[in-house]
Amino acid sequence: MRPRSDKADLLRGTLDLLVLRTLELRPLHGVAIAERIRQVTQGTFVVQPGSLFPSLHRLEHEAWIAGKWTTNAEKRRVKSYVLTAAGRRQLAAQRREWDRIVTAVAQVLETG
Amino acid sequence: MRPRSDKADLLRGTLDLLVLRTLELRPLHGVAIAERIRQVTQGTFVVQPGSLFPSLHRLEHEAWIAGKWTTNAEKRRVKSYVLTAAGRRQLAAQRREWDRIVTAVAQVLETG
DNA sequence: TGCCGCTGTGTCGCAGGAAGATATATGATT
DNA sequence: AATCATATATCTTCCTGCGACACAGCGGCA
Repeated sequence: MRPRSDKADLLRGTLDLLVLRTLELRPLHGVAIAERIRQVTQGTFVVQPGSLFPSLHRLEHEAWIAGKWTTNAEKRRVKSYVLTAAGRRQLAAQRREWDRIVTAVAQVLETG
Repeated sequence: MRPRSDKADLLRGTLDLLVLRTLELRPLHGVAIAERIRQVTQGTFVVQPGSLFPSLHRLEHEAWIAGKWTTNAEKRRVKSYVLTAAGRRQLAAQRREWDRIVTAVAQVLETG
């Protein structure tokens, strides 16, 4: 039993979409991506390390993002990711898919 | 590679919501529930037997729905399900949760 | 110099659920 | 009876998010 909290588990399959979209705005390193998602969703989505890094590796393996070791402002070693051209196309596809799903669920929820 | 089709895989966790909502309108047996979801979503969601029956058993085990063996118009033996009072509360909760998720994803997708 | 502590990355095992394949029962049809 | 269609059920596989943990690198500080 997980301690009570208002945080929702991510839906299976939405994380990659969120990561791609976050990187569309600007390159970021792993932890910063999770941090931005947490902030933008006002804490609704908290991406755990055990979800974040496998997702990044998946996306990099598909060549939708590209990672490069750099150093951040505090001179710490970080792996910075950028969205690739293929990633941009994938993001567009996943956006469309998400819209389709939301529409379909709404049809079930609202059709009286 | 799946043959090209306009059907979307269900997101993990949304099926129970769809089933509860479908039974809110009126009692139905298993296959009829899947059929209605397919129709209402215009084929976007096609609930497979391997998803449908485990979901029904889950929901019945939680006492959110109640099943009863009956016969349909063609005198075939079918298991008809009705939404319970607890199921109604659960449906309301899952609706709220779905709204939270849709809102959060929208925040990520639209925050520039 | 050596010990912390913090941050960022990585990995392992587990849990849960959707899907496909398959099985079984039963009534209808021929 | 043999076949076909419908409805339910189950089994296995696959995927993916999560918690726990490990570990590396760097700064601070006694």
